[in-house]
Amino acid sequence: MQKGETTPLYRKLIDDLKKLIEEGKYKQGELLPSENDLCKTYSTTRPTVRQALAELTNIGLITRQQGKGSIVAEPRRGLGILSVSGVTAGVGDQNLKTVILEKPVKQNWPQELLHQLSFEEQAAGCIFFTRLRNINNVPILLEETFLSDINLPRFTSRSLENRSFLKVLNEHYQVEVTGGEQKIWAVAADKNKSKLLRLKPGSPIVHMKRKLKTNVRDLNIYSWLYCNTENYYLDDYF
Amino acid sequence: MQKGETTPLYRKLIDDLKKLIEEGKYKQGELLPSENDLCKTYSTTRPTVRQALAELTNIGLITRQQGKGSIVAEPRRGLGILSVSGVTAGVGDQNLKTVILEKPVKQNWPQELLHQLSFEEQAAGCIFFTRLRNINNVPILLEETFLSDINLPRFTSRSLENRSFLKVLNEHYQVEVTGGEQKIWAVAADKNKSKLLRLKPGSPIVHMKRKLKTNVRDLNIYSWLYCNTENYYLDDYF
DNA sequence: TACGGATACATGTATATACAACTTTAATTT
DNA sequence: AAATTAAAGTTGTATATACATGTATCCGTA
Repeated sequence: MQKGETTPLYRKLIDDLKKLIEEGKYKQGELLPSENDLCKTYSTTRPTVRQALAELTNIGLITRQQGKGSIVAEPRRGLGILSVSGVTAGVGDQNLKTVILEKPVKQNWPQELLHQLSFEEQAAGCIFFTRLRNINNVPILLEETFLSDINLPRFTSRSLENRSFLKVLNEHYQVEVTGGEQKIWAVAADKNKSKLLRLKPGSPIVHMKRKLKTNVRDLNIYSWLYCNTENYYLDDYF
Repeated sequence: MQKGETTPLYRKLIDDLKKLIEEGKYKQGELLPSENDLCKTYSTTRPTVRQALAELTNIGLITRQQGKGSIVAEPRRGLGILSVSGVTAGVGDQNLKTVILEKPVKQNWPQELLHQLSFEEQAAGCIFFTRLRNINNVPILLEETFLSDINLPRFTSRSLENRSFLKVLNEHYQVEVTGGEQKIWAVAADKNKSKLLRLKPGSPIVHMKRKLKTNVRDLNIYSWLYCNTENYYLDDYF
């Protein structure tokens, strides 16, 4: 973890406050300690404290208001994480099940990615897997995922069942999504897709090709999605 | 324009540099003047200059490298700006035309926004307008936009024809999009939409409801989109 | 009781400065 | 000529301070 011997003070402040917010010590709508309080606690000065608070503002954890203070913002889902929501009611974890149709394997890159691969990505090869998300035992979202095999030891043997793939990447490999790009169509379901998603052939489904960029060089996540949106919709934060 | 009499110096620096980059004075990959140079030019000190450069880094206009300088980043489309691209070829500006179907007017908020409005948003009232984007004179994207009427003097009388709505907001009111949320469906085109988009009734179209958050308190942009994706797709960066 | 103003406290903007760490270039040595 | 070293220039981190501006509170006065 130690990259340059020491971590800057403002970095420590960020990490501490982040942790306290995520742990619920400071809840949504509440105020963080004032800049001057933090100065005393950390034996530092306002510019340093402000550098930390500015960063927390940037990542959306707090908002700031002159004369009032630093307000904990509403919790936000991770960048570019797609979720499926019900049109009428929310979708809880209990009735959501993810099934791996094809386990992660090394294979060649597909042709129709619609994105230009870097040399390093091509050289590293491609990990591929397919998942199907079910809500109340009804298949809703078919997802084909491709990513470059860079700095991901033993990835193909990890279990993605019942775990968020992006969470695994983050916890085991410190990978974070920093941005992305997606292309969206509406298409009529073909025979294969309509069977998998239990729809009448010709039903409108959402098709997406997305590229998620990460903090790791040349590690991008490409995925092709097909979603039955008759009773649910795709939900997307950025 | 003048909200509090004076604009801060660091703000002026941001605007100046932004303009120079967008005008091509500083091109992609090139270095901006060093912090010390900027200090001399603007008769100020490094913390102030750094505040401006930090902002430019945040909005992705530059990257910074210790020991080297501020590097102009590759041009990126604005956050949350939807563009429409051809499946086979790119869509240039020349064959893209935006038509205002309904000019901006004050009206009541609609019911089915799918987002909870803040008290201030409700109180301020709603500006509404409808646009239709055409590519090669074929209507592709129908867009209904709602936003709260907060600090936007004379907005309803501004022309949005042939101009990016978000660009107008940015240039005249210093509004920047900081994040957002979108819900996506595929639906079959009803009679009205199929007529507007020149499709056979029942054709699959993409329907989105999006919320764009801005740097201005309680100013959010809500829009409902309907897109013909037979020959084009929606392109989205985050 | 209700209003108005003083006050305390919060963040916003800005100056001035110092040293650390990294990059590039130039000078020196081998 | 090549490798090493030194120097200059750049951004990164941090301290110390001052005043401006927005918010909330309390208290005295009408």
